[in-house]
Amino acid sequence: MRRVHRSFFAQPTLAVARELLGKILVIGSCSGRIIETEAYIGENDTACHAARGQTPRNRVMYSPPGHLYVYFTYGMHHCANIVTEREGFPAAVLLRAIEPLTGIEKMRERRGKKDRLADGPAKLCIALGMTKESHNGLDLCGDEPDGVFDDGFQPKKILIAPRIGIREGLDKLWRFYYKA
DNA sequence: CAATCGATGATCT
DNA sequence: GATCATCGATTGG
Repeated sequence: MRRVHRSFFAQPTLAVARELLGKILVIGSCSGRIIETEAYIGENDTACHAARGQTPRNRVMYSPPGHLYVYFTYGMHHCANIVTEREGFPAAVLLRAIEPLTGIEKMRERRGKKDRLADGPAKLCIALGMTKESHNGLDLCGDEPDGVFDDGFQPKKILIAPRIGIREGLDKLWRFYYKA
């Protein structure tokens, strides 16, 4: 199982979003296979947090590829992205769902007697214990044990669809997923 | 199953 | 003051 390096995340965001499917996300003592992602690409993408330029919240999107961008929304939820492309260009891949692999008991504790542990962007953050306070800006390509790993698994059939939960940019098919 | 709706507060204008 | 890259409970078929 080899670590995914920064050069992977430096690729075009759509390629990263698609090729992240099937890879293993490791956060602390937990891990899961990525089964759903979405791409958010630059200030011209009206659904992207960076659509109206840099702000304190979205500043990590402008940092080098391979960093975690974790934000808080709806007054109660966190969502996690991995920054892509080049430093200074705000783009990232939203992690929407994983299939839990290790640390499942820990995830169950955090999720509190729920069946579906990590099949949504906020549920995934709860299961893995990710918050903006603890994880925003974390480098997944440095010395941290946290990161993305490749064990050779390839999804059978990748599906492509509009992104979820947005009001603009619905014409773009920038959501990628497969059936576990 | 699917559709609807309230919760809840940081963030930006 | 409005918006929000969501979730879970509830309602109806």
